[in-house]
Amino acid sequence: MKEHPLHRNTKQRQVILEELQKLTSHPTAVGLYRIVVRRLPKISLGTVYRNLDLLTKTGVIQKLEFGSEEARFDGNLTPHHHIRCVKCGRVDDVHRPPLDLLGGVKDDFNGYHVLGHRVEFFGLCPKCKTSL
Amino acid sequence: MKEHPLHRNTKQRQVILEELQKLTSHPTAVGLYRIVVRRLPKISLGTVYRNLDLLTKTGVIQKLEFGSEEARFDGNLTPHHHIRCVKCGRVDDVHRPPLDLLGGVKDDFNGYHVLGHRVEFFGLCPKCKTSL
DNA sequence: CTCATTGCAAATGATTTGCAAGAAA
DNA sequence: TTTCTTGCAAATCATTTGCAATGAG
Repeated sequence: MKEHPLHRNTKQRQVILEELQKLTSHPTAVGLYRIVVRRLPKISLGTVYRNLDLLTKTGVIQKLEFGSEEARFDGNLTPHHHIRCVKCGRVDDVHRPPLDLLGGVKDDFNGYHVLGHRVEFFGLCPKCKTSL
Repeated sequence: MKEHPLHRNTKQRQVILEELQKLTSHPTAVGLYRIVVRRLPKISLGTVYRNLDLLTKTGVIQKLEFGSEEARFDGNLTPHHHIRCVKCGRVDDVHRPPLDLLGGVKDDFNGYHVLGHRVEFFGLCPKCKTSL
């Protein structure tokens, strides 16, 4: 757990982070809420959203966004790519070394100051590819 | 313009496609609506959304989605990457040969049947990188 | 004629926010 | 205490949808 002087260490925050880090699936805010509410029956969905947002901004977790789908969260900060099932929305880690596409061209690219890039794969997950 | 037996060639559809293909900026639905409404004062935003959706599904244009930002549309179907300004949201084409990251591994990747991948760059556009 | 399409307005749905009560430090 | 957080509910906001009227083929 991180200790930021301005952020208080609440039970809700602890449990949210703890449960997220326990998972390898990449839950949506609602999905994580459903898990956390088992330990903290009074917690609200708004609190989950607020904490996921704060944890993302402080760099403790990462937010995964795929087009217009619901955002998903990942407690693993190690650089890695993701693959998303176009049928059920499931997201998995890709077990391959992440690619560095910026070979050399770090600073000026199309007149832009390049800050980074993202690679995402999509396809049919093990379950969905059979049940067609 | 495509002619699908089930799709009618309306003035609205024509103008929407025509104006989109004229642009190299990648407008949002509202942005394109503002342009189209100059030629068709009675058109509704809903019609723009419906046509952009239909044109995307029939493969005439492509929809670009960046995280939770508004979707943007591109009349250019040639495979290419995009770079997005994290400050103003502007999106530009990347003038470099698109990458094929799936070298060999086409069919089974993490147990998934891989359908494709997306690469997106982000940074500060020419205007925003100076005005900091 | 038929039925895809439109304009309009209301509905969605994920995410955000205002506010008063509650709890870290 | 101080002020960050929470729970709750209402508000956002891009996008979607229902419906009766319109128009393409």
